[in-house]
Amino acid sequence: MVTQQLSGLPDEANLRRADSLAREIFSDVANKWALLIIESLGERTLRFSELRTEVEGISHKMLTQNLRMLERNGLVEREVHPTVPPRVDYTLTPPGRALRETVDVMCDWTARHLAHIEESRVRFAERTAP
Amino acid sequence: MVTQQLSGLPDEANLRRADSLAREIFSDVANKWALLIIESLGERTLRFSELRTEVEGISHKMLTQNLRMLERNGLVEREVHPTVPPRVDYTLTPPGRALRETVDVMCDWTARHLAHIEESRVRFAERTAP
DNA sequence: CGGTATCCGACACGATACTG
DNA sequence: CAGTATCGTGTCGGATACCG
Repeated sequence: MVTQQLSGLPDEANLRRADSLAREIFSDVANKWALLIIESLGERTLRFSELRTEVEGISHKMLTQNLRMLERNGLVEREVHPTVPPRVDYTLTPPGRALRETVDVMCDWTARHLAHIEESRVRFAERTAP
Repeated sequence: MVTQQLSGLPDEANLRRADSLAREIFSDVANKWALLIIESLGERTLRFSELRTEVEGISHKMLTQNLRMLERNGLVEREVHPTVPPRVDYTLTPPGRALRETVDVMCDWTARHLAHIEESRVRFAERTAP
């Protein structure tokens, strides 16, 4: 992964640190649930329970876990309303929205190549288990 | 996930099928190793062993597993040279290269927001465990 | 060299139950 | 309603060994 050094002299230790950080972030972000959450949120503000139904198939636990991770990385903002019953809103931050655009591109890619991929799978199956 | 129906009347069963397929593909593709492999391949043709060292940290097993998956979905082409010792070349197909461009965008995103994220993490840590 | 198979530990994930 | 904790299991993923 290419991480440009922007500040001062590109000290080698700094480069290595930035790279391992990049890898870490990439691992956080490049996972199914995180991307689906980001995509579901979009420009909207959703509560926990809304996200729960929006991102279908996700469990209570995975949702909280991923939301924490996204909050930690500054991609979503978590707003707690001290009401009863409690209400917690989630919104993408600017960096989160920027990431979302790349996820959108990935979704477009999926839609555009759906047919080709399905076909490839059939040919692969024929090729391997005739 | 939005999957447009392109052929004929958008029969509801077809829509559901396309959507579940899209989810499946998305799950295949939205994972750390797959994306790192695609990114490493780029425009080049690499042998198995070259990929092994290029995608650092990946195990023999994960590499074969993911390469099979990518081949099955028609994203990489696998070319076996019947020599001894054997030699197997991997190259991105056109759809694979298209996907790679979106991965590039994601890498750019990572590089661009590195500092902001690192900072977010510190603030998160202070906020939660003071 | 590249691929497959086997074993085994780690942990991802779901289900459940309990708090504020 | 949102979050945390606990427990059980299935899957992931590494290490190793063996074939073509």
